[in-house]
Amino acid sequence: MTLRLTNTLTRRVEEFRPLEPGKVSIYCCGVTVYDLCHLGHARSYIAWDVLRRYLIWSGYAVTFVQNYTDIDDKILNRAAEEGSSMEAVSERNIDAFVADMARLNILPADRMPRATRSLDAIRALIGELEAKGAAYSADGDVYFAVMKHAGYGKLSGRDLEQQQDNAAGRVATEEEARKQHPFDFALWKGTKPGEPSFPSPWGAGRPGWHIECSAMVREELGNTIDIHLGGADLVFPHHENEIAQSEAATGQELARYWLHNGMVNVGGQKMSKSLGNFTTIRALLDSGVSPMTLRLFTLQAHYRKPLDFTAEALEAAATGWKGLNAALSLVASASATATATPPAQLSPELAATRARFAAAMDDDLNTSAALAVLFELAKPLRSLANRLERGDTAAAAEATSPALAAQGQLLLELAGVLGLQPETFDAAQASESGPNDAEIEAQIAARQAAKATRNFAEADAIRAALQAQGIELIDKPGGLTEWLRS
RNA sequence: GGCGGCAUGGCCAAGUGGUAAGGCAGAGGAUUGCAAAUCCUUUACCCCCAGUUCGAAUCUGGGUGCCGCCUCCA
Repeated sequence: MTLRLTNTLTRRVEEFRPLEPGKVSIYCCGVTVYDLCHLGHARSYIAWDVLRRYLIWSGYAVTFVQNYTDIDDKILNRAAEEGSSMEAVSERNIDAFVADMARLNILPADRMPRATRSLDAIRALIGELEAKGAAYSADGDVYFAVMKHAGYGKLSGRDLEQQQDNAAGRVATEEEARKQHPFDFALWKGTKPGEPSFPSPWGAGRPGWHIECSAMVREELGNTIDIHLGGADLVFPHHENEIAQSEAATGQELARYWLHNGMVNVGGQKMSKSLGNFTTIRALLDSGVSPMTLRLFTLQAHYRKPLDFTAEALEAAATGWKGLNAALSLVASASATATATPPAQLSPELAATRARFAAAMDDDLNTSAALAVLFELAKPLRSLANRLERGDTAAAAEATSPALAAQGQLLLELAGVLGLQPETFDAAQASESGPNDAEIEAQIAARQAAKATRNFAEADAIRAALQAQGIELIDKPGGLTEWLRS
């Protein structure tokens, strides 16, 4: 089996064949750094992280480039609001982006170009387009002429004649007057008072959004790349325009495969900054939702489908992750202490399981089916982990079984392909608020004393009080009580 | 108005012709002072209508509902 991916360009599921055997070049549209990232971004970048990890696991050498759009109206507006500068807003949000992605265990891109550092490439590209007659300047702006480019609309399947001009009602009329065609878009915007600007042959100004990506793709990866990634909301106009610009300039295909992820919805509506219905990644993680829970939550659905964000679904993912994590943690700790060495070769059963995982992933990244394989592998390990905790001697013997060790190692490996890794509770972070360990232990001792005298009312009251502070008690056989912050 | 997509059990969600994965919740059981946690067992004819077929959630036609995009957007 080979990897098959849904290509927006052809609207079909196609076998993936890289330009160069064994190598994959990927460009992923990054964020405009005017604010913190929300769950929509998390979903998108988790999906692409999984694609990347799977390609690497499959043996490809992957070059992954993701940009930052660090000059844009929204960044300037934000800077004006807070009385700072474009650079300050951008830097702060780039730092936040890096931190958020790291928490979600998303591999950093190999290179992360920024629009403001790619101006030479941008100006060069605009110059080429102008020389070829694909662009024209008007009052300090430079526009791309969509009617001059045959094939405009091929990605989004649009016929310009049938589109409602300005259907969203967001176009500034003064800009409209300078365009030859309503769908022409700015490559270069003439400077405005009080805004940062950069010199160019067309006068001082700044680049348009679409040209940034075309220029950065070419500068970082060349004229034609294997895979171009982005959210479904970027298909039109952003990616359509990117294709038009790049292909008009080079005469070569920009990207062979275009992949788009579905939106995260809230109450049936797309989560977006402009609608204000968003939850930021850090707000969610800081509220106690674990990064792996969020990963599991997004990977349970297919990447192309819309994903409805609800508290209930997230809670289900959290419980699901708890079980998977129990198995993974057991394997991780067992590997650390090396109680059993897995056989060098996989058993036929495990090899088949591994093949089913790969088949699921090959099928347009069917992570939902791949997760089912993980849960299946985890089941006996979860069971073992629990029996070990209960002091089951038979379980201790089983734990040293090479066959089980092999199963554990396979689980760890496949979970890693999905970016899922064992998660341990961060006691240091949580103890910043609430009772400290000694206080908790004292309460537990008091409860033990109450139980010893069969004063269950008192014992339950202590348990409830701790529960209210987020401390969960787990009674073990033999009168032992463990606790954890939940 | 145009383009694209979706509709599977209480919730989330796989499954593209051969008799419904998985997760969560629920139910029963084990365990427990009672719980929690954990373990075991268990729960669906797939939006509607018509058609193709020996056989359809899966293909065709029609209908209904919902979502995304049509120059802010992952």
